[in-house]
Amino acid sequence: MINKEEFRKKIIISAGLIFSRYGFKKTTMDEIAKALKMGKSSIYYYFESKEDIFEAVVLHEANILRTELTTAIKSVESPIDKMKNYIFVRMKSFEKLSNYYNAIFDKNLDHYDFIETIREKYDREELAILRLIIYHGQRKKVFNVINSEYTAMAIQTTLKGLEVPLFWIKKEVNIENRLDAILNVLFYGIVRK
Amino acid sequence: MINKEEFRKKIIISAGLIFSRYGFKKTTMDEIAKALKMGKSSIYYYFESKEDIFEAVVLHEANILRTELTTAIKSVESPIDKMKNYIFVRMKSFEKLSNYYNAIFDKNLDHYDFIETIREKYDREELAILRLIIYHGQRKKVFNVINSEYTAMAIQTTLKGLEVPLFWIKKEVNIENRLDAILNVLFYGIVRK
DNA sequence: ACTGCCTTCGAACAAATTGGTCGAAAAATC
DNA sequence: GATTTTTCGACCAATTTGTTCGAAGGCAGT
Repeated sequence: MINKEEFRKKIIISAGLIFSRYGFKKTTMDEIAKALKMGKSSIYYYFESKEDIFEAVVLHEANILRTELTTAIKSVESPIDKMKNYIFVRMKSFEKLSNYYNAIFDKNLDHYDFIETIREKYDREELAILRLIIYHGQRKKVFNVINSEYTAMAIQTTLKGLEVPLFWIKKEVNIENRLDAILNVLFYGIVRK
Repeated sequence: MINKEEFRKKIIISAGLIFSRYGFKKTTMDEIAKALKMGKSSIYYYFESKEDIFEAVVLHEANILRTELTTAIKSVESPIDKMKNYIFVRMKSFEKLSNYYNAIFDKNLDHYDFIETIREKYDREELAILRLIIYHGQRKKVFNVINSEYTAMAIQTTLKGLEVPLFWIKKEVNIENRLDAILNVLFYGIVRK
């Protein structure tokens, strides 16, 4: 009644909830299996390894985020609003992603090469989107940047820099205020006056 | 420059952060030690065991909660407001406590007897506070209950019942709305009309 | 320099946990 | 009822984990 591919997705979503809560290392195959009410070994019929599941989960999350970003960008016209929306959606996903990437950032935990690989792939995609927004802003003569490639990288670096401490600071500080602060800093050097 | 007792408190607070995030089982002595920049074995100079630390952490949290509850109750006069404040503060601590008690409620994880013991002690304390609020309400002729002991237990059961699913439902539902719903249900049988 | 005390540490270990395998049973499909 | 798809429990090797222990560092007083 439900094919293999659909069941894989079911696993991805279920495992995603656990990974997002505990990170890669602290999530066990047993937990993933029990959450799906299956035996541990049954999971291996659908995925080769724990890393395999994790990769699928992250790619799935990246897809969702990409869709959210795309619609958020398309929903407005002005380059400033596009950039604003982009950063906003991206920031909202920080917390979630931070949990996934837990294994990387938390110095207490081990370092996993394969996670870095996934991340690099994701970063390159993000860079492409940022570049497009900047191109658009240049054409509309709203942005004033010398090298759009480096500018995109600079923005990405800023966002990534926020990502890590964001994981640790108090959650009471609301996202709108943080967003304003970031936009102010970021736009001061970008927007043509 | 810093005595033993103070350092114990330092450990309690630091370990508390980790326990509250990962629960008892998923928290390792190594993590606690590294967070304090010490060797794992050094911790054993201050505490006998991991369970020992956990107990200290929970008791510390319970103390904080007790203080919060007491001031919240004292800050208002009417029994209804007292009960309202009590439930409000208690609910806000649910999430935190749920994480600690993770090991109990999460069916995927094992069952720890010693946590139950700590919990029972805490529950008895809570019951006493509830009883006092009810007495006060009766004296002021605001509450209309037959047996204050059993009523306190009934309220406690309601709160505890909420605790578990609260851990799982979406966090977007805001606490004020939930509070209203609970108060409506709870007060319907208690408040004299 | 010596003594005694408080504190930290690394090495070591037994027990438990973990990701993963395999063959057989069970369920579904033909 | 034969064949394919899916699930499962038993099992394993490797790693992790809580805990112990003796040595040693640091420090105060003598």
